[in-house]
Amino acid sequence: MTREEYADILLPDVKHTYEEYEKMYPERDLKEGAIVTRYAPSPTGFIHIGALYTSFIAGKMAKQTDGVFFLRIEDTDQKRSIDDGVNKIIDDLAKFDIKFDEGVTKDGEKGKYGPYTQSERKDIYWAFAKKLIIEDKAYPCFCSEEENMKNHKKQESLKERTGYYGKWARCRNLSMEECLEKINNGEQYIIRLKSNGDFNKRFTFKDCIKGKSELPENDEDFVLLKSDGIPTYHFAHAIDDHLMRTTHVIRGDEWYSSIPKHIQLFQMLGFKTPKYAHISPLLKEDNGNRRKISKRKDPEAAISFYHEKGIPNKAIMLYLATLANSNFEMWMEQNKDKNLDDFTFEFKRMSTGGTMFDYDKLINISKNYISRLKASEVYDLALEHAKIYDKNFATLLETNKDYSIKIFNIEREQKKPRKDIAYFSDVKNQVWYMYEELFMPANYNWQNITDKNEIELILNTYINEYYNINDDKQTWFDKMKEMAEKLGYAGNMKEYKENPDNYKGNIADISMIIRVALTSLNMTPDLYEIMKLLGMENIQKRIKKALQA
RNA sequence: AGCCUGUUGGUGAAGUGGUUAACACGUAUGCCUCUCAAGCAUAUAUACACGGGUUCAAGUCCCGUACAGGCUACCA
Repeated sequence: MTREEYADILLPDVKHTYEEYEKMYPERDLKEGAIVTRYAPSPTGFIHIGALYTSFIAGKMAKQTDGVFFLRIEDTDQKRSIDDGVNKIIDDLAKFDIKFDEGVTKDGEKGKYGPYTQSERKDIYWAFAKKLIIEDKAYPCFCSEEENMKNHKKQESLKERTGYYGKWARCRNLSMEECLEKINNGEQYIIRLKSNGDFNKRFTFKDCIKGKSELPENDEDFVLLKSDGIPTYHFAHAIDDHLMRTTHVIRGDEWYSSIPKHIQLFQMLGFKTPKYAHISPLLKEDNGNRRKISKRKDPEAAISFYHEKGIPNKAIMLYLATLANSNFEMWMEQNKDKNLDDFTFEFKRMSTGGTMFDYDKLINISKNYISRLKASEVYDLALEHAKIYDKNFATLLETNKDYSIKIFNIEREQKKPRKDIAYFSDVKNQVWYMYEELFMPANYNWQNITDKNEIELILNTYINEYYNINDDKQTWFDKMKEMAEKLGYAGNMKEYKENPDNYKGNIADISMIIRVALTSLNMTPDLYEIMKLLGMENIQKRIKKALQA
């Protein structure tokens, strides 16, 4: 029996040969330096912050080199897949402006290198598995999981490396005849690589991010095809990224230790190896230690966490960009009118160890980002957030659209804008008092002035003799000063500080009385603006209420 | 247990053999016609894990130690 016939028995009904598949997917015609890469998730429907980070970098690298970024679905583990997982991934990434040139889309596939879903590529994997079997580079293995476990324990007790390799690879040297007999007896089998590596030999590997290192050769006869005929990640990776003509494999750091396996596989298959870029994991501080952000333990691992908090997606991207290349932050500072697309990322500037995910820093970036938005944009985002998380507030925003935009415009749209909104779940806390429906008079525990008669005097004098809603800001302030002086308070803070004993108090105390009466808060944005927006009627109403208390 | 990677002020992070080790976040104080947010100014930190070596010169190169992280599946 020839090896070809033998391979046919092991892997029957393969429609095309590997040569035919090679011809089906020609080299891409792209300009020099163009990066072809992919994002290849399992359709679990859950986007981890780390996955967002990785896909962001991959997409960016492809885009900035005029390359190709495609979406491949790795659904070889059916247990984990969920129904609408693919659409969810596509939708979630689109919110972060991560779009694909090619691959799986919401309505079918796009591109000439498909199918892009691994469960539809079985024939391709088998064609290449046959090639390896024919060349005696792969073999069927009949070991059960129990046997492998026993082996594993035995290796541990002997303090040897665990795994299916060398003398521990029991099926490796079975003859064709022995194998055929087992198959005829109905024994289940998997296909393993017949490794030609030597663990004691080392080779030099250069990662685009981590740089050069010496790695031991792989000597494990790892699994290529599982008993259900579906490939493992390793095998699918080699076949897919070769045929899809991927130039750079950009993926999470957890794959780094599989590099010896992957390099070996590419070589044994006769493929040119792609370049690799392993992205270091996102870490968080946990009891003084750093560890990878875990989707089980850490709520901030889920994208939905930020959505709920109301951190704009753009701000998250900006933060991920500074994590990717820390010089991005400085560049952004110097190029305020430019955006993410104008910045060129470099692999070699990416962190080689872990990357600390600093929530405070993210908040800071978010705060700065929001401060640069126009009032109407803030309104839109605040409304979008409220619609999901605070329906009453959303209604309030919608019924008072123009008014709300004016509120958001206080000290905004200027060179040094106000920076008090860091995330949208906090917006209501910042502006509630501007709405009659939410306004509540405060408990009147003034800070410096406690005498009730004095408070009445100040409020009455101000509203009856001094305030005019049509005054411009300077006049408004001059009048406030004038009144302060008339009532025995310092109108000028410097003078007050020099001789505090000459006065009952100062202009700050006076405006505080008015501020609290109108807003029931002792910290607010510019009072002049607030009063203008509130309008005469509301001002009078609120002062009346304050006087009654 | 094995293999791999990392360790720079309170935190993140520049720095690929050569003054005084960037910058950002944080903190503190002061200034800005009212309180905040900010902005500006100043300050702040015992910062190159430890021990050897190479060199005229080491955060940077080499070796060892400690600590931390990642990976070691018929998961991806």
